[in-house]
Amino acid sequence: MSEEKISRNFIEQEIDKDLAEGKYETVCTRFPPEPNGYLHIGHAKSILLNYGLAKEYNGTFHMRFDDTNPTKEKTEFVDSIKADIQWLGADWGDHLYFASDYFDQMYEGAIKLIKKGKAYCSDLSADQIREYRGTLTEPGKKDPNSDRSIEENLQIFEDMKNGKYEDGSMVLRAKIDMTSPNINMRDPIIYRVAHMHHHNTGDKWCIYPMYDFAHPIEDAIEGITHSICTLEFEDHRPLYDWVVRELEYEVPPRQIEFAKMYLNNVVTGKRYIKKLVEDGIVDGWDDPRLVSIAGLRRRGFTPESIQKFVELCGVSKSQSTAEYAMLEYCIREDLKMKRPRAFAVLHPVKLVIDNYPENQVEMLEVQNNLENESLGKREVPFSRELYIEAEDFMIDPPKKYFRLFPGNEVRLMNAYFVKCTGYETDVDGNVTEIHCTYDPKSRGGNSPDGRKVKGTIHWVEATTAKKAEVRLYENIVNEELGVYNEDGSLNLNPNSLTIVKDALVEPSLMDATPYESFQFVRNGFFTTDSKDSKPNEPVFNRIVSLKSSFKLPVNK
RNA sequence: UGGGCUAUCGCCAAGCGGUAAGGCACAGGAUUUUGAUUCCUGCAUUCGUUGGUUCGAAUCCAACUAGCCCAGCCA
Repeated sequence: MSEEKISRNFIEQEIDKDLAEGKYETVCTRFPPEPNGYLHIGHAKSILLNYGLAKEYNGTFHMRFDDTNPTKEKTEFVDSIKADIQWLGADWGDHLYFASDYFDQMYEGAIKLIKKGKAYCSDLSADQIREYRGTLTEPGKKDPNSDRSIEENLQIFEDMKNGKYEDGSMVLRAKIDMTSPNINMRDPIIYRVAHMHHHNTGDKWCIYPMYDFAHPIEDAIEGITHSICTLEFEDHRPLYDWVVRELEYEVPPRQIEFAKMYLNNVVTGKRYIKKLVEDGIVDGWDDPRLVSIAGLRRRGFTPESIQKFVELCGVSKSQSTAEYAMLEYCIREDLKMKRPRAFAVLHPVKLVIDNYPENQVEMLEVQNNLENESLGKREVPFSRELYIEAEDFMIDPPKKYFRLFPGNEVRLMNAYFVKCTGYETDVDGNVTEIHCTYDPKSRGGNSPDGRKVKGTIHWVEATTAKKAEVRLYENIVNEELGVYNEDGSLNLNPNSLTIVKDALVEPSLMDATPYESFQFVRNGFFTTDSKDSKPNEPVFNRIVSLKSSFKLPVNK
């Protein structure tokens, strides 16, 4: 898929070092989402990074659901996350895990800490805990519970487990340093009481471990070597290392952080996407205007295009915002030589070839220009009456307009040369019909006398064309407007979805495929918008590409 | 105001003491049966700022500046 890599990213450099120093013998990575929502483009980076690293080093990639907080998690999300990751091409093989499967071991770990005098039970209220924790600039105060005896702590913790405490009435805290400048080290809570049904363990537990305690254990149990996460966990690394050390794991996993990636011109971030969905602004998690994996899939992005995008963006520790144009480039790049083309006319205007025999329909061979020869050609009907794109005809054209205008000759792509002889308009002056004559000798699109023509336009045959709905998606918001206002309201781009209902497409396309509608990517590439779209979809031929590449002179 | 991290072209991003890779975007030009594609060409005398060390600094040191993250019994 990719060319040779010029340089190694900083994570690869770290791994190289670890391997060279003999710190690890193999590489094992993981993607550990909490099943509390759908995946988006940001997750794709993490998934592909972790998976790619494991593959590159001949190691192992684990899929693990970090389900340590039953209040937020749902099985529905487990299934969608698995589907999205598979679609992206990250293969976890047999390595599918749930953090909740390790609850017993985590419980044992907690007891070990208590026995080492490194953890204690506290009955401080949430408010008190916050108060005792201090602030960013002031150190915290010692928790009065921290001097409890080991025996007593053991007893209380067991009672916690056995349901003798109400939610919020007791927690287990690690005994580290209440005065640490790193707030995460100020005796972090590692177990809380929550009488709640868990999607995986049911009602077995009423105490659940916190992320900071659970995650290093999960990694260590699975033999993860490099636990790759995003930058906001950098401050948690000392705690991660503390847990691994105190629990005395033989091969301690190592946490490495990288910068999350943002995309301009779109709503990124799980909670914002969630809000759009919940507010009913979009028609679900898979709305093509979203950058959720499901949305991107519906918009026509391929796994390959997303892989390419992630690869192009690279990995670093500096906060970055990629341009949406880069994503578009990736999908164009992936589609252009792989997918069959089809003619489609967005804004149809009738073109009548006056000297073409009436009632005749011939089949023309059309080139797809693809790498794969077997997809290289298709047959398209042609007759006396066609539809062409409204913008491909001008009554009074500006200079350098190469398409159809009175007296001008153009090529109907893969068909014939036609010369415009006249046109009809309605009372408002709108063009309703264009007349032309064709050169029968130019069949296929070449004139035997060698004369050239500057413009080539696409078309569909009038009687066989199928009506299609074309959706032109804009991204939901643009950068200037901002994602949300300060009061929480949303600046919605009113043009975020334009539906063209009377678009016409060549018959083969609609016959062969179950699409509901089509959408413009850029530079003439259309993809499908269908909930059950398949990966091997045709792509439309140029339709609106001229808009973006031919700019009309200002004064004309 | 405490701690952690980051700073190289409009956007990503290499670079790790020897004199600024690459991609996206953009702008020219050539080819063209999609004004697409392809193909050339151009696009940072300069690396947040200011000093210092050095024959030599984006790379080392110091001080500043700016941005991001942290005070959930979320992850």
